[in-house]
Amino acid sequence: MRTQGDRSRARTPLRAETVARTALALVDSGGLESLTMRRLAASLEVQLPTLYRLFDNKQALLDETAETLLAGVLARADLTGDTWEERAAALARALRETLLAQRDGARIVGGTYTAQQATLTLADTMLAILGEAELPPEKALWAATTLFSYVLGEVLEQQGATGGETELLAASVRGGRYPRLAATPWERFVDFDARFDFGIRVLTAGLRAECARRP
Amino acid sequence: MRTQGDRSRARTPLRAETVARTALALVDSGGLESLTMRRLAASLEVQLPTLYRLFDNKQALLDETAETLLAGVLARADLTGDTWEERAAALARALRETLLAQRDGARIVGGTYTAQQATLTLADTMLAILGEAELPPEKALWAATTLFSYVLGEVLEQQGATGGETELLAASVRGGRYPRLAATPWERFVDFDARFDFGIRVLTAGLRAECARRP
DNA sequence: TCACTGGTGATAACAACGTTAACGTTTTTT
DNA sequence: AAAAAACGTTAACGTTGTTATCACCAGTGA
Repeated sequence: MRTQGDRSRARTPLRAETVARTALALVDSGGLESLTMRRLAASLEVQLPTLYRLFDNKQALLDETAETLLAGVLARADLTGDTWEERAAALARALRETLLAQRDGARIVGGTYTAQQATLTLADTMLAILGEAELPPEKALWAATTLFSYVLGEVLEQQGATGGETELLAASVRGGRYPRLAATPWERFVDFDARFDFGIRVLTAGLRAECARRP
Repeated sequence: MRTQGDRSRARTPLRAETVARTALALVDSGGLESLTMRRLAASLEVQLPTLYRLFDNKQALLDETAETLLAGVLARADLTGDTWEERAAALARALRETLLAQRDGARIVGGTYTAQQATLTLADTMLAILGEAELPPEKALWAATTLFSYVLGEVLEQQGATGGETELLAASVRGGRYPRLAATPWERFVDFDARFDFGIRVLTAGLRAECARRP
């Protein structure tokens, strides 16, 4: 007869970050809706209630998961640009790439409102960069959230646009109404990289103009 | 003994839009997680499977709900401004106000990827406005999605920031690390209206600069 | 007049989900 | 050595999205 301890003794204690990483892998393979506490426990070879010792509920688990994801942004960013415009753009780009590299990445971080290390470090870094522009502190803060909001919204839309739906959209556009939509070249609409470059260029140009408002 | 027909005969057929509006009311009172098919059916005084005759699944219901929500944007927008900058800003503001007026509004439309009437009409209208700037068509399209992505991201963050969590964030910021975050006046951070005005001003200024790039 | 057909709604059930209570076992602390 | 804390397990509860099956009604063609 085998007691319970035989299995638990052999395993090193489960850490929250391990759980978060496994959760990310699970989302990567099956999408966010496939992330259930049961599957996560099975993937960790652990019983279900063990997860509830580490996290109060699923939302807390998702918060930690978002945090783990965002922790990779700074490592990805090359902040050696000469001007603050280049460096702000580089950080925004790193955030985008991090979100894109993880399936449903934007939904994961968009659905949580974390005040944890990685999030705050990211904001602080952007503030440091924007501080070099001569914006007053409150405007620098607004500029940072503007950039982040834009990146999140853009990636959210890109990751939501799975193949089948864009075809349906293309068909609707060709359908007669929406003349201006139909007049624009379709393949450019789904060129998300070019779109993002455009958006970042617009935002940095706008910020530069804002700097000049009150010198 | 009462038969089933006694009730069904007395009621006018259930329409999809009625369901969507009731869903919005339900979300308004209890948040998005409180929107369940059972509660929705009960709120409509209808049995559960009736909903599945109108919608293939819950996602389809959410798509229709998002569509219904977005249908109100154009009615809210005052597009009589003189310049294209004013009118684009007015449309962006109307979108924001519509999303803010509905609890979890940003999550509703952000979680769906609809190619339906209201969404496309909105995009087409923005394109018509931006067409007055002398942007080439592909840039006008990118500009429209940039504006919409920004608005969505911003409202998403605002609606995600419920009271208790901002206090937790404020405590973290005061905690020592994150010097630049701590240096900015806190009450301005949560002044979402001013933040949004700033963001729209930056975006329109950037778009104006983009117009000048190749005259 | 009648059987038929398509749309509408009801009853009941299924599998899967998040969450919790209660209980052992190991490890650390006193 | 005793007490307490930390960790993991078994079992279950109430809800959720979804479906199969059946009952009723209105309109159609013979």
